[in-house]
Amino acid sequence: MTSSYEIAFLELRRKIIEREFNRLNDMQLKAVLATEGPLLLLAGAGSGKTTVIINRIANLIIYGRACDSDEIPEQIKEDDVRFLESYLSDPSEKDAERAKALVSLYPVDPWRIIAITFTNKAAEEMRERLAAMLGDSASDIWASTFHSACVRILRRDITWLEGFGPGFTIYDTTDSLLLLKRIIKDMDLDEKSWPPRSVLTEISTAKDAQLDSQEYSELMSDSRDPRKKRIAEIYTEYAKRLRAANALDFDDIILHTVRLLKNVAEVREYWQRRFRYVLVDEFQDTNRLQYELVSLLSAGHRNICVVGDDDQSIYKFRGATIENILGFENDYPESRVIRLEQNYRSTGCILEAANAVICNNSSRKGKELWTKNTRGEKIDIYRATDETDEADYIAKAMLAGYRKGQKWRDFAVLYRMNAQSNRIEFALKRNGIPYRVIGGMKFFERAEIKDMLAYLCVINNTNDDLRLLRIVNTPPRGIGDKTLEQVRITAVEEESSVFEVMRTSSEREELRKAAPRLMRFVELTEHLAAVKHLRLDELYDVLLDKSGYMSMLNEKDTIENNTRRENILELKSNIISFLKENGDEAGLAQFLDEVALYTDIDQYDIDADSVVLMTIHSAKGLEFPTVFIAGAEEGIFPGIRSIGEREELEEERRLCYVALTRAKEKLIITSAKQRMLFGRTTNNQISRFASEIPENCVEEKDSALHLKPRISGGYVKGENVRRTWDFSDIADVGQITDTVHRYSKESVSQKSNSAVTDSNIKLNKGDRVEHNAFGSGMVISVTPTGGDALIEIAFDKVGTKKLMLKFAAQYMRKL
DNA sequence: CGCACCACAATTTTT
DNA sequence: TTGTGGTGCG
Repeated sequence: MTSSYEIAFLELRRKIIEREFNRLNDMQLKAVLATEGPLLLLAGAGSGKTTVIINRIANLIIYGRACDSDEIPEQIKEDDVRFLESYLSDPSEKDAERAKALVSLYPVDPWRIIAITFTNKAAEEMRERLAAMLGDSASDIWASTFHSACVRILRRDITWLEGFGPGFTIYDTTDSLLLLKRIIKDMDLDEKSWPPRSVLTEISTAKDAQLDSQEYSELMSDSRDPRKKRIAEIYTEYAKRLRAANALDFDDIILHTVRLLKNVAEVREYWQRRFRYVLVDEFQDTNRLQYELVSLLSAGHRNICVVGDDDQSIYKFRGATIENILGFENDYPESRVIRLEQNYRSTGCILEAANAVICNNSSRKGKELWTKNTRGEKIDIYRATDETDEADYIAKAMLAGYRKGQKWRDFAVLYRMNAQSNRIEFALKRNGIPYRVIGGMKFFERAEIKDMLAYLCVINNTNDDLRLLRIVNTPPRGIGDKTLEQVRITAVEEESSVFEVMRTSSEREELRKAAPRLMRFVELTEHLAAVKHLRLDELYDVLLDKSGYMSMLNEKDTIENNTRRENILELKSNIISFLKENGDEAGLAQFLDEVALYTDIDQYDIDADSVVLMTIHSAKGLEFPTVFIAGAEEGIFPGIRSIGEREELEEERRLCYVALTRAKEKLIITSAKQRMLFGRTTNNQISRFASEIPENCVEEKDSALHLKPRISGGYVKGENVRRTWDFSDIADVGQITDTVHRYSKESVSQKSNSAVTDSNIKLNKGDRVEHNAFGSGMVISVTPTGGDALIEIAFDKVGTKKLMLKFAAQYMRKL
């Protein structure tokens, strides 16, 4: 029988802990305190789910399961209850420690918590916020991506898998494709009928179903589809070569971990005992394999918390399955479900639109966002005549906003396909609006970076045929294709590595001629491998020198070689910051791990003041005051492939939901009546998604509004400003309205006129210029184009840009 | 071996 | 329309 002071204790305990999290709303608090057992957290867009995850972890570490249990520590006496009572009514600094000690119940060691996300960026954000909240102890929490968590597990346990050692290398998608290409060629198959890309997808699907090459082959052996049989052969060879190179592709990282956990009791018990609490973010993006991993990791204590939003599942095409969310409650019948539906991000109008659109989907958990924010402005829907008009409208609207005090970084343009960005870029360029396109060439995809990393991989693991073949003749060492072909064939025949064949080339008749050159490369590699324990940046210097790569770049003084040199030095600064973070003794292998899994080094930099252009997919998780959704047309968004397919169409609609909910204050949806795409002109209807937005949320704009003569009036007239730009809920309202009011008609037209007339700068190839947005750079080409000129400038910081002289001139001066 | 030219295809993308 | 990748020539 529980005595009255015990009941009082439980109540006090809860109240004291709840007070710690008083900044959360009721649902958020509930989610933070529900620590035990499986928990499904359905967190709508902008509902503060990361905050919940962070606070939940903090609660675990500080108070353990105190709020989710009736257990009372034996040593609690009536005295203590009285103490807590007075502490609750009058908390004092000096009592805090004693109170904490009395209230907490089995606080969790940080290293017993694993929080898994999808992207490095999200993982990093989580680590930062945990560190800010918890200090040093936060560093022991495993806050990482699926892949890096698995790599950590595999580094310890992969030796249980035959053929693999802890020094394994990771193949990225390009590596995998290259390897498949070779295999397809070696099997005398035609690349056209066996596109490496789709073969890889097929293999990936097999791995998602946890089928290794043998199981897949068995399954396909009585398939009527001869194609599948052949793919099984390719898969088998692919797996064989990966194993020979001690390499894992991205899917293997997860698959092998799952297999170890399933098949090796020692491994399973170790990790299941270790992780008392498992949290998974973006659960709607997990595939079956990842779900299996998470289930296995959490099976020891069954404390699994998954956070996701079924309405934001947009990665079906890469294996994510919404069933994971929809089926969670079946797999964990004892699970609790908490919905976070209060949105802190967007205006009421935007949310109403988003809710209205998404409720046209049938397979969903059901959830409706609401907010205490003001209703805000209506959503502008603009129907352009063509894509140029659309792009102009966007640029003009940005200029109008900028003049009213918005920063460039407040704007984002979202579109369905990357191909749409060109026209918009062009319009922004013409109007001198600084912008960045997310999703272009990645730093680590540049040839010179891949080369340097390939060298490092080979130094690390000479069996890495793929990377070795990449750099064996870069810079040129007189080792031609036919020689390499011969070496490769020999290596495959002898089931040995390319390096091994090269090392013994002088004893081989068929390689006699090339042997001296091959041996020189072998010596280079061995020399480098011998010094691989140097501090990493020193090793890198030696590599640049001895490989001859630097001298190759120094031979010709071209812009291109210059950028390459800069990139190579940029990689060095990456190495140095890696050493800073992980200590000077951090090794090559560790660095390569990090690099292999960390692809977005040119990350999205929030500090730069420029407009951002990206696909809706890459906008997930981000937010902007003003969002443009371009190309809202049937055939584009929803895409032509999804029309008529119910499931596909629902995924597109979720994508639309994601796009809408990125906006905090203002949404502008544009479409074009006529659009040139892939060289064809099409006439597209306005997107059904736009029509699904309730009329009372919408203001339809027509082209007259943005035509030059009316632009100043249309956007800047006082009344219009106040009605369409309600910033009353925004923190720095003073600043914004201030600028808005000072803005006059004159300055608008003045500015737009000057763009045309003030282009009296004469630029020649080789001139150095200073641009307001891009910094300093050199003109590398000037192409006259009827009354204007297209200039190409290699900027020191931001790379090469093409600009129209007349429009760019006002933002630029000659040095 | 490097460069120039032509054919071809083209949602979305993280690790 | 644009970018890429493969082939063929100098």
